[in-house]
Amino acid sequence: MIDRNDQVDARIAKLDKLRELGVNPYPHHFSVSFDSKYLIDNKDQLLAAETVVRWAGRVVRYNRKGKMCFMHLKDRTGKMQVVVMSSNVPESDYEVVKLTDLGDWIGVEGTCMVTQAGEYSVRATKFVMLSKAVRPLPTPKEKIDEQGNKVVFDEFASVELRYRQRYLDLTLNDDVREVFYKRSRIVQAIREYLLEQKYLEVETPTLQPIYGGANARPFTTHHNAQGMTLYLRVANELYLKRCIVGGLDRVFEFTKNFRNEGMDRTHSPEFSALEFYEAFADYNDMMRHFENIWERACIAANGTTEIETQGKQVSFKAPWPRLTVYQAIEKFAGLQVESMSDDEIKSEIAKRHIEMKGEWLRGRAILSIFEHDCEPNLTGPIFITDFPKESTPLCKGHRTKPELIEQFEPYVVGWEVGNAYTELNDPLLQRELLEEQVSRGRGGEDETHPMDESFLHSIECGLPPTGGVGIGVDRMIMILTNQPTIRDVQLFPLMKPE
RNA sequence: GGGCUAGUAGCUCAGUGGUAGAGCAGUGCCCUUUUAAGGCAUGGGUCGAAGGUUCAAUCCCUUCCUGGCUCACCA
Repeated sequence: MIDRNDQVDARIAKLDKLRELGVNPYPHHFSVSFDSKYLIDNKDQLLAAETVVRWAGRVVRYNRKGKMCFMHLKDRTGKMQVVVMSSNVPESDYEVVKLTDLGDWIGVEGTCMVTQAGEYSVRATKFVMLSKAVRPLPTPKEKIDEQGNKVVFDEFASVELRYRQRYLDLTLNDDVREVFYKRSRIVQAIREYLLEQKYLEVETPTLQPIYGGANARPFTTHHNAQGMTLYLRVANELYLKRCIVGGLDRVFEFTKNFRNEGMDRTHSPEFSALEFYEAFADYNDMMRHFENIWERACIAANGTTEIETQGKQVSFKAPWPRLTVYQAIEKFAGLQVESMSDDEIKSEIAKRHIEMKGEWLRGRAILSIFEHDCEPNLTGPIFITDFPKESTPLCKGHRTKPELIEQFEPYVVGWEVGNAYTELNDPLLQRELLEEQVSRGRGGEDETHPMDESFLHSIECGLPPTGGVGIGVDRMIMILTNQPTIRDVQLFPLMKPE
């Protein structure tokens, strides 16, 4: 049953009146010749030629003055005023004008004009109800003050309502809709770059019998027909590597990943990721792709590589600086960990009150010092390279330092925004490392992984030398659009039912 | 999970131990150049839910629900 109130009743009454007048309040189609951006960009020409235009949008301002009515319609590209004079439209159309409310979708036909107050408008000769809204929209209003600043009155601002009723947020808050336009352009820029680089776009399973590729707790679900437990993807890494084994030597995929963990400003249970893998490449090649992608994405969204975001001034001009983990620790913590004894490192850990879970491993201790002393200082953009081998079992050993691996993590505004390796392709070592991880539970962490025999089988069949990259797309969008929370870059963030 | 904080009209908010107010929106009338929609009039609320204290609760207390900020957890 529709949730009624006096305003809904009033609109439903208008709906009935429209039908009594023989007007279909929900017609099937309306031909639009121009959008508002075109109308505005071609103002002089349209005025001079008195071109007949057909245009449609949603009523966001309505001011009827007796036998004349001013309204603003908003379409995807902007908004513009429509002027309807009862003397210029059929009498029946003006009856429709009188039954129009904020939020209705309207189509008009007419020519362009400038009002006495100087506002460029469409003067309607036909006025068509395209969809009658029976629920009132919030009614923010705005004006430009003497300083030229936009002042908004009664803004639609409730965070909860904005997320739950994103359709209203998008309708009423232009800055919100701009975020999603930019999001689309960013994704497009990434895709274009990878396609230019001869990458193949592929799709891999979301429902997986065994999850893997990241240390994360999965969502579990059930396939009734097969009586089978399935997991929602936490990462697509293992499938993309299978693609490389199969000779699809440059692949990428945008995916939704699902991780059954806490939510906060930068974590959502459902988030977008991009991974790409390139045969015969190493992590140095992948760093170049990474910085190129960010540079292009930033330009696509902002028209420049220099932006202010998360309270910091950041340049995404490639190339980005590189710093090894050892160098970073020396720079920010003043420690030469490489030449320190285990006991010395233990004492530094204790000094910092860092708690180490599970079995003591030198590499994990060094990682902890890095996270504690360095991460917050990495305004970036910067690549941190050459991690201790305990960091991950999927990365290839460093070509000169046996205790390290060829991993890099890019940092921007102190956030880790990706992860990349020269991929481990020695199948026997891969098996050993995965078995070690499974048996050890990674030093007491919860997220032990089941052994993925099928993945190991594929590596055994021959993975060429490969570079791989994972990018957290939502965090990337947050940074490139300067949004404070991950929910501000997801159209419909998860909310508990009301 | 911890701390802090919020929920009052369609929206944004004010408010009080004696069952509630404003602006916009709505309704009615007037208005052919408005622009925060100009004039006059006017309807609208189980004050998030349930319990408790009290003569009396929207207000005080408890619990719950739904949010926000923050810490912790989490690549």
